[in-house]
Amino acid sequence: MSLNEKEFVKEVTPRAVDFSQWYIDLVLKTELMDYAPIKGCMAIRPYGYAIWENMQQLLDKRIKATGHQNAYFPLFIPQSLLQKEAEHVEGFAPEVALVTHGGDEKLNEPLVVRPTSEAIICSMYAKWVQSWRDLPLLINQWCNVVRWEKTTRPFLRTSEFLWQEGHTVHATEEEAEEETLKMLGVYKDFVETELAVPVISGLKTEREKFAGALKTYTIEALMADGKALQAGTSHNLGQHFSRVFGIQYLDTDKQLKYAWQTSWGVSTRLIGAVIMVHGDDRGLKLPPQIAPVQAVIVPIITKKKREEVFEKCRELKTKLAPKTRVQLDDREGYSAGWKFNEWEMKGVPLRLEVGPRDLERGVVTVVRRDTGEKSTIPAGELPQRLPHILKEIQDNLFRQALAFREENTHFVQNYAEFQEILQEKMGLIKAFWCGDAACEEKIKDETKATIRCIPLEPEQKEKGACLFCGKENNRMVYFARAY
RNA sequence: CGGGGCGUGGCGCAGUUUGGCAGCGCGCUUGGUUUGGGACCAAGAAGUCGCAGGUUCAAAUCCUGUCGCCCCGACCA
Repeated sequence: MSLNEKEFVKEVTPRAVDFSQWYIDLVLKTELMDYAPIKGCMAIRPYGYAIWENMQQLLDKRIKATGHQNAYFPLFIPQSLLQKEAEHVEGFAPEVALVTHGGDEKLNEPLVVRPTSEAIICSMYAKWVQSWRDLPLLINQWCNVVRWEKTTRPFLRTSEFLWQEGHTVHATEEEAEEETLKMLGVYKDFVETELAVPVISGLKTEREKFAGALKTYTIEALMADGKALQAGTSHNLGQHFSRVFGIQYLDTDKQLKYAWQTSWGVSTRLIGAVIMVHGDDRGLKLPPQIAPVQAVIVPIITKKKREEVFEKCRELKTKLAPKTRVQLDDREGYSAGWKFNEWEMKGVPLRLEVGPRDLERGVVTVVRRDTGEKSTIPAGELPQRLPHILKEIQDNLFRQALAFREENTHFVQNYAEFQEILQEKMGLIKAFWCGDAACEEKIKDETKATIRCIPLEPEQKEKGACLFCGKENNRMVYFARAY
């Protein structure tokens, strides 16, 4: 970065100096969020919430297209319900918020604020599922959940967060497994297509899986600082919950059977992923698909051409609005240069400059946030060309992120090399693992790296020696330090 | 849960050592000149110095207590 570039962003710590501070500066300065007066809680400001709304819309479409319906379940869960599934209790007990009073009166039984809704939803499903004809039951809810976290970071881990959680019930184990993988596929497609974030799909180890699940599948993304982020999970719950909540159906063979279940979710954490994958020292870079503002029009006003320029800008906005989320920055009292920096920091994919010189030539100056490339386009062609340029930006962001991930993915065959990479550049590390939880645990203790997933489609088919104990096996996994 | 840091106009800070008119920069308001990469001039508004108690003629400053938030680590979407 040149000194000249440095001047543009005075308020944000450079990424290379302190990635963590860069991230915090950015989310505050771009008004994605602000700290609220409750530990670990944040207000999501309009600009941040608009990103979430765009994500919601795009994912909701996919969830509905795969046959699911939205519903809503209570925020409160009777403590005894949460405690029914043993593993589940153990997993969430340390981080539940408890309501003990209603008004002045002490409650007979404390209520937990949902950390996830398996318990409350299963208690309802037990009433709704009677017959094989009731299956599959495919429901999703968009809601907030609360987990009393000790360490919090905006979007990545907050005490309260927004998400969707799908909860489905099936007649057979095969069907539940199929659903689990189908939704993982939906997440992968959504995150890669709309957020331009490449992910690796895989299975979590026993140690890393969801409390109460039979199996947990995950999509894992690599952040620009070399740490991995779990971007979404899909769980095959088996019959763990149906047995304790009594979700049974009468099958065609007249037998009463316990149902098979799945649950899956992604959260506002994805906003954090977008920031950490695409952002740079000048600020956010938002993928056009989810950018609240896809193109901002900045008028270059001069005393003589004032009205003419404004008029042209308004006209341009009207023409672009049907196909593009476009905003006209007609604030006076801010110089054009100030606006350039402001909108770049906010990650708007395209800036359209309209000034006296552009008017004379009948063009608009177009500047891409992803490449910084500046070009002029005849004003009349812009409505047709803009969607294509946005598509190019979207694709380019994905390509860049994928290239970065590939550059930062290393295959290692011995532990020394593994440690060296973690020390020097982090990133994803592919290695063989014998499957023993003890090896996994020791690697974690010694290096802070965890097994992110056992990939669904391993590229290495042959056998290798376990990174830690050297035992021959054919299980290639991804390791990384993670958020 | 451990370690560190911070609470003073909206934001960032100075002032606390050695008690004595609550200040600076940015932002904000109004008016004017400007506007092709963070413009300038002028006039303004805005603070119970986190909270409680104590010492003192006098407390942002000293003493005691307390609350909150942030960052970094161990555990988790």
